[in-house]
Amino acid sequence: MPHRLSSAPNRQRKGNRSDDYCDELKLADFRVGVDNVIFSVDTDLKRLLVLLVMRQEEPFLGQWSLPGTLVRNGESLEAAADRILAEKIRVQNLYLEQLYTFGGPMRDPREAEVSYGVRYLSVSYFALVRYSEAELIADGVSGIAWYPMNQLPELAFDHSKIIQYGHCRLRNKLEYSPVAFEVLPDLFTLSDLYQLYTTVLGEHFSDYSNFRSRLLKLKFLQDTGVKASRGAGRPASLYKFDAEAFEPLKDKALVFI
Amino acid sequence: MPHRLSSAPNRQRKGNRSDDYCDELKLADFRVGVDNVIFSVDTDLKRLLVLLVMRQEEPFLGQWSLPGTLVRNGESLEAAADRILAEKIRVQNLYLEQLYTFGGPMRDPREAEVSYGVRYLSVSYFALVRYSEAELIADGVSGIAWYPMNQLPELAFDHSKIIQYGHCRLRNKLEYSPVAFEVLPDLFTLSDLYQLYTTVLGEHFSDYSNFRSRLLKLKFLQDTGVKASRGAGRPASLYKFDAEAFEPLKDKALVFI
DNA sequence: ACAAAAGTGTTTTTTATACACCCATGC
DNA sequence: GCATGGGTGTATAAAAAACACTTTTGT
Repeated sequence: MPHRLSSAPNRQRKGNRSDDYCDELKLADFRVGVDNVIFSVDTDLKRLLVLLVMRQEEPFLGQWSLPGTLVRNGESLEAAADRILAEKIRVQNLYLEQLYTFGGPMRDPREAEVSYGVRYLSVSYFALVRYSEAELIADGVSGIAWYPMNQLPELAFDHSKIIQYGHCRLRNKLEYSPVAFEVLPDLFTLSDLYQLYTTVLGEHFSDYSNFRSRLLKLKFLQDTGVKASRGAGRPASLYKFDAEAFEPLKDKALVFI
Repeated sequence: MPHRLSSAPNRQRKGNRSDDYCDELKLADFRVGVDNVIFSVDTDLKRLLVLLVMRQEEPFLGQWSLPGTLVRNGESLEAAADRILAEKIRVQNLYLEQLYTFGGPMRDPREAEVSYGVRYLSVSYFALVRYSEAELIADGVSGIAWYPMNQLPELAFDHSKIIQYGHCRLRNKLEYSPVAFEVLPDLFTLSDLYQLYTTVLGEHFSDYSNFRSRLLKLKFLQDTGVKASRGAGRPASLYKFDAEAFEPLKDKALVFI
């Protein structure tokens, strides 16, 4: 989210009270929240999914939102992201990285209640988990569900914006980094990999044959020789990702598309 | 800064006091700081520079650090980034974007003074300014200086890490986005552009002739016909960046290198 | 036998890379 | 006139894109 400006910084004035200037110079007190954009890919139905939870409290009670939490004493941002994730979902593999920090004043309606009260800041994290093994944790009352990216409901706060930003990051990650293997089984077929890519990037990025030969030429996918038969059709070879062989390529751009 | 994990989240315990558990569940109080990694490119000396300021107070008094500030009441993160930038430097053009949020507990020694006091969180911003027109604002006492990226002094806090991260982002930005034009004069020669690229990316990314023909083929650089004579040698054509013509390319990867 | 899925190969087009060379100016 | 920086072109190699075809399975 770049930004251009050519003049002076723009102060946001909030009213006409006489102590305004003083208040502006005061440091803001912050609560820091962590919001997770958790993606998974349902390759069978060819859908990219985001995990949403129903809010159990005000503000936005009863609306869908990203799973989030406020950061506790002694807890790192990433630990908070891990915690909220572990509360909602059980997974063996995941990829997690920081996304963006949203912190304009008044992005959280709780700030309005007391005019110079605490500010709420959201550090968003982006996660990718394996759909097949992900178990949602239903704690009785709470609504929790995978929503397809193209059928998102109305969301609390600025969470729609956060998801769009996360979606963007996911697509980029797939193009130049081996995230896919974090979320695929240890042994996978090249079609598994291809389907994951087409589901996220769309069908138009490359045809299977070219995708296949490009990746194999890079030499970091090892053919285990083991065959996997899935219903009709010729059985596919199971491959594994060779992290060591990938090392030298990790700074190169555009390895995947 | 990606992160992998396959087990449960890791809580950081801080001691053996009996109310530990309670404290952990308490929400942390945050001060939010903004730190700017401000780059500029000295094409004459072929150096990439970062703006550093000498700290005037504890902690790290007398050490070099990134220009930073704590966020005030009613001020957005970006406004804080703008403010601190405007306090240190006068520029007509700049590119500014958010970099990363560093927020582990104990990254700021001020947190240690009172064991369960406020936490300090740093939202870093990344800026690129035009070197030739940038005027540093010396407010008497304060030390402020451009440091070449390859001769950085020891820095306060985790600021070295933040700069490395910023450097990484700058190189990527140059490769796939038109940041360079934010920081070049409206009219520039192709050598100006090329020198900016070689200074940041190194000499090895492409030779001038190929760089030139690749960019011109993309049709978003308009030859104004005006010639610029700079000492000896054939006068160069002045070009301008055509933002409209660039539009369709803005999502494409690797337009520049 | 044949449909379905996997895997191979070939052709064409585009892009990258490494150069060699010509052009316009100041001194 | 020649050094200096600007600009053009060409030959070769590599990569991307399109698509035809073969192989191996289940039914």
